[in-house]
This record gives sequence, structure tokens and C-alpha cells, in this order.
Amino acid sequence: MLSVRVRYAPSPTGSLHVGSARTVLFNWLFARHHGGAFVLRIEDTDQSRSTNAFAQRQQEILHWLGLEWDEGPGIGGPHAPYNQMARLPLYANALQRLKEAGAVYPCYCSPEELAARREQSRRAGRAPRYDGRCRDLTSAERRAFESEGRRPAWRLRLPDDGETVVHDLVRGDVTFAHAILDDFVLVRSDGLPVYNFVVAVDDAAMEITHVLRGDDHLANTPKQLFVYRALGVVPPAFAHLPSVLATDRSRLSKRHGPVSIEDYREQGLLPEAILNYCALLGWSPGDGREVMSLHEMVEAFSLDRVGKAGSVYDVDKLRWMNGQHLHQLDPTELLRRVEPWLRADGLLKHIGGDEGPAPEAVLALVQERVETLADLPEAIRYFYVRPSVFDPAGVRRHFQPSAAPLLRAAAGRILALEPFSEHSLEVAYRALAEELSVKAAVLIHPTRLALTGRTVGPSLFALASLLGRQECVARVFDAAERIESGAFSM
RNA sequence: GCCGGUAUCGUCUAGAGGCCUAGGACGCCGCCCUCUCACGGCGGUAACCCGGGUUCGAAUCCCGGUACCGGUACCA
Repeated sequence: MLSVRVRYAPSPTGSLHVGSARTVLFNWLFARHHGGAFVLRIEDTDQSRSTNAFAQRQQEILHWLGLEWDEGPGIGGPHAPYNQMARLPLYANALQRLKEAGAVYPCYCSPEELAARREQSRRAGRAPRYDGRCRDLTSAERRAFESEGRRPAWRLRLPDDGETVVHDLVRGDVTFAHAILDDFVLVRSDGLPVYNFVVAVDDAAMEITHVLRGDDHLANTPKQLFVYRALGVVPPAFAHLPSVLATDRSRLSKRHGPVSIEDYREQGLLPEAILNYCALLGWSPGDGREVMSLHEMVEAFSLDRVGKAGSVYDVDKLRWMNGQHLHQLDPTELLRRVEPWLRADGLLKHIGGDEGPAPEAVLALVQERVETLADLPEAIRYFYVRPSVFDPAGVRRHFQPSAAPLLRAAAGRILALEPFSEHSLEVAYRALAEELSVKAAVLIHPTRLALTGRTVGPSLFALASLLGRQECVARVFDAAERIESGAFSM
């Protein structure tokens, strides 16, 4: 079997969203699974909507996701260039061949005329197809149009009857009657080629073996098959992936909230989690596994396990998935990833000096309590900055006047503790509780609040041992003092 | 309108005619663990779009309907 070559061919008209990411991922997984090549190609022939900025952003986010391409922009390859505006001569050449073969003809109808006729047909209840009026123009007629100053678009001549069947790898055979197809435009009157033409020319030129794309392309596939036929090349295999939908089952778009991968990155989601989640949109390994590494996905990926029905993406599950991956991260790696968030938060300058606890140890303590990187600065702040605000509900519950002597007693024990460790702290606290005839929780809760300003968080003894003796004593005394002075009672 | 596709818990899905009293996951609820919160564990909630066939037997095959999605551009 020929070595597998797939491609992802985005048009740079927006940022990469979950649906496109899913499509890239499937292509990438398919290529890696088969040891083939993954090509990136920029389809920028829609000059009115394409921008270079979008192209750059899409590539940048692909790098971030770790979906590297083997050929394409930035790295080149045997079929360069990889953006279509730079490949115009190829299309001109292909068109020339089609002209010589008599497969295409010039059409002098203006877009306005066509739109008007389409509208008319639609109103009359007829199919809004091109009527083929320029199909058999005599050379005199052509000259007449030319002398009017009209520039022709080039249309592909299609058979009026018969049918074309697309052998789709996920949907099986899909049949299209030729009667519903019209002679479509290959090259616009301004000389720029159109998608259905260039996609086939490029996939052929780049020796693409499998086209994996969204199922919104299924209905256009027969047209592309005609281009391959006219060009005399064997078409690639096709696999149309089910679409990714918004919660209301409509097509995903900006108005459904944050759906671009850039948004997710800003929310502190991990690339491996996004990829893992995307993989499960329309595919499953079949053995019940859900949380998987990229490597596992490559190993398990197969087109015949891709479903046919569209799937609604679910932010809750994405976030859960993120938590799963984040919890597995080695604290050193987690620190590396969270750095930008700590910097943005202003917390980074407090970390890493001789003063505070080792960040890796702190992260290890809180990582299973957060879901995203964005949650982390808040979760670790009190390790590096004394709490300035105390949870109001916590204050009402745990900072009653009766708590002050308890805190003073506790501080005394901490001061005298030898050695100072998580274990000795726990022993001392439980002993003290025993002596005072209170439940350990009665000591623990006010202490946590004094130390962190919160009522929730990691094990008190673990966090206290990281905070250090001096800091613990200072914070606990301080809280006792403020309770006594009535600073909390207002 | 026409053409095409799709249809299993709210959501992602498993299911290739008997293994289905329909399994797993997210979410939600309860319990356990426990110094709180999380993590984890246990349990619960909840689905085969409808109608006809075929078959001894259908979530699975066929037909029809319905709904949804896509295409029908000198967009991609």
C-alpha cells in the first residue's frame, strides 16, 4: 500500500475552533498511526476574507497543541509552496490542460445576472442551477461578449445524466445523480480559481492519499471527483467526519461563547486535555478508555471507529478532562506550565526566593484541587502572601471570641514544636485538643482560617509544615490578636 | 424547494440479530473516606425518534414518516 499522506487545509478566515481542531487531530492521528505524512496547506483563495494574521494565529495554535506538520508553511517540503495564492501558476496550468481537452468552457454571465436568475428559479420553485446558456457559444458569440468588455469565468462541463458514487470511508457509498449537479465555476472571471477546483488540483499534486474533512464537504465531493476525472488523475480516498455542534445542535460559532482554541488556552486548559477531548468527539477507542495520552490515541486511532452523527461539545466534560490531565502532571512540569499565569498575577516575584516554600511542593499539594492552570494563582497565593481578607462565613464560624485563646495555645505549641513537621504538627494538635477537651476540628478550622484566610484547602498540617514555623506562629498570633481587638466583629 | 447525511440517557459514547433487565463517561443526587475542600471509592438518576415490515428473535436489517445537520455561490 502507498504510504499515507493526509492534509489539513484551513482557510485563514478566523481562529481555530474546536471543530477544526478535531479535524486536524484526526488527520494527524491517522498520519501518525500509519507512519504517513501530515501536510498543512493554506487555502487563501478567498481574498476578501482571508488574512495573513489568521494564518499565523492558526499555525501558532497548532504548534501549541503539538500537532506538527511534516510539510507546509514554515518548513516547506517537496510540494512547496503550501499556500494557494502562491500556487496560482499551477491552477492556470491545470486550467490550460482542461481547455485543451475541451472539458471547460468560458461563461460570460455576470455574478449579478446569475444571482438574479437563481432567485427567479427559486421563486418559480425550480432548482437554482446554472442553466448552461454559455455551454455552446459560437466563437462569434464569444467575441461579442469579449468586445462588451466581459471577462469569462471558466466552467467545467458535466454530464447531464448518470450518477457518481462517493466511496466514503466513514459513511459508505453515497450516490449523487448528475441531474442535480450543474456546470460549476473553476476559475472566476478575475482569474482566481475556486475552492472545488484548487482543492482537487492540490490534493492531486501533493499526492494526498486520504482526505479527512468535515462532512459539510460531502455534497461537494462529486464535483471534485469530476475535476479529478477531467485532469486524468486518480482521486484520493475520502472520509467525511461528523460535525461538532453547539449545545443547541446548531453549527458552532462565536456566538456560542468561547470555542476557539486560543480562548481555551487563555482559560488555562492544557493542550493534551483539549486534544483528548476532541478525540472523543466522533471517535472512541471502543474499550471504554477516555483519559488517554496522545501516544495512546495514535496507537488506537482508526477510521472505522469514527461515528457518523454530529456531536455536541460539552465544556463541563472538557474541564473535567483538563483536571484529569492536570492532576497527572509532574509538579516540576506543572510549575513550568503555570508560570505565565503566576507572572500575570504578579505572584511570580514572591516565588523562588529563600522566603517562601518550594513551589513544586506547594503545587503538589493543591494540584488535585484545581481544574485549570488559571485556578492555580489563587490556590497558592497564601503560601507566599499573608492573607489580607478572610472568608466572611468562615470568620463567623471560626473566629468567635472563644477562638482567640485556642489560637494562642496552638501558636504556643507550634513555637515549641521539635521537630517541626507535618507529622509532629498533627500529633501536637491532637494532643492539645485532647487536653482542652475539644474536638481537633475546633482547633483545626480556626487555624486554617488564620493561616490561609480560607475555609477550604489542603490538609492543615501539610500546608502549615510548608509555610514554616515562623510564618505559622506569626499568622496565628496575628489572628488571635485581631479577634481580641474586635477587628473581625464588625 | 431539491439533493445528501444523521438519529441510543441532558451531553460524549459502547452496541456488527439472541451476550441488553441496553454498558461506560461527564453532569446531577446520596453515601463512604475525612480537619475543610478536592481527589478517590460506592450507589442512584436518566436513553434505543415514531410507524410499519423481515425474523423464532431487532437498539442492531429493510421501507415510510418526522426531526436535525449539511449542500445547492465567480465562499471554503
